Amino acid sequence: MREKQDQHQSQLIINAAYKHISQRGYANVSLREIADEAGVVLSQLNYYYKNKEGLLIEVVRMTARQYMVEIEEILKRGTSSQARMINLVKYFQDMLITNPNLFRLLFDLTNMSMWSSTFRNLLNELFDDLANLIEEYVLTDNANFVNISNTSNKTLAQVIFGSLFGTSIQIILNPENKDLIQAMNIVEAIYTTN
Amino acid sequence: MREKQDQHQSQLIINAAYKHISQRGYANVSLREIADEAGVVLSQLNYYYKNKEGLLIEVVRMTARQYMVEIEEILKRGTSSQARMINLVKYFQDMLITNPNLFRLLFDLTNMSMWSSTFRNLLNELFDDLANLIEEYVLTDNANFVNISNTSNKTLAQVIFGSLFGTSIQIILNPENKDLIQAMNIVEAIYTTN
DNA sequence: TCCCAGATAATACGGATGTCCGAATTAATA
DNA sequence: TATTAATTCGGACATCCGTATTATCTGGGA
Repeated sequence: MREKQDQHQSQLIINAAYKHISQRGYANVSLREIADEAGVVLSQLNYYYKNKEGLLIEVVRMTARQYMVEIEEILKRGTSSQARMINLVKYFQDMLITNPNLFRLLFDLTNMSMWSSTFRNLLNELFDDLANLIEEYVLTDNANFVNISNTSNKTLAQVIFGSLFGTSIQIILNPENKDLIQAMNIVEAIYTTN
Repeated sequence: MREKQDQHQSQLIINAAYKHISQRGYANVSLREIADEAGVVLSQLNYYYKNKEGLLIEVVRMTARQYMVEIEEILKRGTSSQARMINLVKYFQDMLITNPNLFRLLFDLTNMSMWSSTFRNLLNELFDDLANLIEEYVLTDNANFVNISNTSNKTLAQVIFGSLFGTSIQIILNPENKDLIQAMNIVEAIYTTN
């Protein structure tokens, strides 16, 4: 009886929402557009997710879950902390090219977090998880990393992530700048002693 | 005859716009609120700046002009490239505490640049100017900085700026994390050989 | 003094948007 | 099969917002 591959409307909505939001930004997408894309009636969005806000939250949650395990798998493949750091940077570089929309969504959420405490809490969870991964898999061997004025590993992980994050934004904003993608390697080399 | 300190309405509007936009975000501020804050009638905003977009552009232009000279002065005070790098990081750290709204405006503009080419062009000018400053004042002595796989100075400057940028976002989103502000020093130490 | 351009003011328009509600339909349960 | 709950649907509501239009005022030059 179901129309599209037996997928539930709730899932169709999420997929459509991700597609449009990550492509054109949360503020620039209307619920009607998402509903149309999903092949669903407008009121169903409220039925399943109550709010536009609630819809985005669910989109982010699902997306985060998916990529967090992917990142962890990538990290696990490295045999040394240094190798894992290299893997991480490579993953960023790949994703920047093959899946820029994922970054757009992340940046969009980050921006909204400045004005909304709801989104800020959501993002902080996400950032924490990411920093924890870096701390756990990359900063295991302290001797291999810069250590300045007794900065904790968690804080160091945040700076590493921040460096990748800030560079990524510039790349998204200027995709033709291939040099910059290459230059992300610097971040990797910087935080490891060789 | 003028009401407030003989200031022109056009300037009152800019000031009010900066205040509200940097505090609550461009998308969350209506022209009516800006007009009220400025003590001016709504239609005056269109009279002077035509668009909401045009208003933001002017706000950004004025703000950028102001702080760009400030940054250049800060940089000039350093006697070595390393000292200038330290000054730059210190400036970021100070501003993050005393003037977070400035960063909010910058991040907001950055986000909108993902969806609007008008804003993207504006921001690219700004980023270029910043990176040029770093290149000119900080990366003068190549021997003092990491040099990996023949990365150009301009690109290196972009990565440095990106690192500061990405770390700043986390601080804005989490101001009580004093450790992270401190840890920005890492960026400075990282890019200089000591 | 008259006139006109620039500045200020008041209001209206058109459209888009998120949200809500009641009815119709389908599925589940007993 | 009868009853109830869950889902789907269609439409409307209320509000807000950016923009445009028109009128009023002000001041300075001919």
